[in-house]
Amino acid sequence: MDVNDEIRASGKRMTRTRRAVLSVLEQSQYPLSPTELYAQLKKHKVAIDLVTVYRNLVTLKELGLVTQLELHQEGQVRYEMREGRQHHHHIRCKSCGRIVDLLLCPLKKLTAVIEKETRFVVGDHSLEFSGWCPRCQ
Amino acid sequence: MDVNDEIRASGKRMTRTRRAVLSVLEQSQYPLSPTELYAQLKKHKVAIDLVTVYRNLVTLKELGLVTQLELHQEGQVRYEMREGRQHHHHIRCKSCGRIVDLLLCPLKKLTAVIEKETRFVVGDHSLEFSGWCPRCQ
DNA sequence: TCGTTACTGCAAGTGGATTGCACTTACCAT
DNA sequence: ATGGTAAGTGCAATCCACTTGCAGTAACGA
Ligand SMILES: [Mn+2]
Ligand SMILES: [Mn+2]
Ligand SMILES: [Zn+2]
Ligand SMILES: [Zn+2]
Repeated sequence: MDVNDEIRASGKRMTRTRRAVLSVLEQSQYPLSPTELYAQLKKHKVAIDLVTVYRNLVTLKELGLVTQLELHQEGQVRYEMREGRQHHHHIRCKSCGRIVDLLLCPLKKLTAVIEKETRFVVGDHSLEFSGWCPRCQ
Repeated sequence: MDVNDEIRASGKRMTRTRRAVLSVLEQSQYPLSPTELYAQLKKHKVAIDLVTVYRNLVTLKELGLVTQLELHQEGQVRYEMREGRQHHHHIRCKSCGRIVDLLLCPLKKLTAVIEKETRFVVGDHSLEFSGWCPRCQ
């Protein structure tokens, strides 16, 4: 079941703008903020409103097709396609803002410890590193 | 050197409002958002502007007297006193919003691995768990 | 006590994100 | 293929956390 089918199967529709949003996300090498995505769409001459970008991102997130990252140092949110890639985290350069995947999650084992210690039922976690990338050192 | 001295030593002044902000933070069992802190101050009949709360928090953070948490799921920031307590992380209840300390950091060992893999120089990290607390399960 | 300058309050401004509503369009049933 | 319905869109307004400008206030060292 590809992205198109996923959308249709949920009762959503595949529209001109939704296709364009997905296309930009699929081609991006790094997670995009709504504003960046909007700028990309303008560059590709796609007539779309920023609100529509936001609403599509919400929908795609609800469908589990994109992941929302909260790189809160930035005061904005970013999205990346979920397809294929597994759960992972990111590191962000404090100087140039570059964001790189960390293909690991060291926290799976920790959940049991936390649940025992706090009596919470652990759901999600967010983890983000920041530092200086090779170019900016 | 206590909090008062730290402030004075840096050329800052110990004002009525700053004392009040510190007092509320010191008595809180959990990290406070600027708005919550402001509400607490009102309850204690402290005449203060929300802007002054914000500015004091910035100052106290710069002095290293408070730690700013970025529990980004909330869309707001929280502060807690730093005094004594060491680096740690938090878990937040998705239902009632309660925030609890996790007295551990599993990431120190990981820094070397990440630096080797990404060639970044790692600075900070932020880590936050969410789930359901005992009462909300 | 006085003068410097950190600090405060009030008002306005920013920027990311959300909401209301009328209009449009995808797409399923006929 | 067509038409009806409900999802989706654009535009404007709004929200909300947070910041900035500035004139007036007050901390505190000389
Ligand atoms: Mn990624
Ligand atoms: Mn804490
Ligand atoms: Zn993880
Ligand atoms: Zn840590």
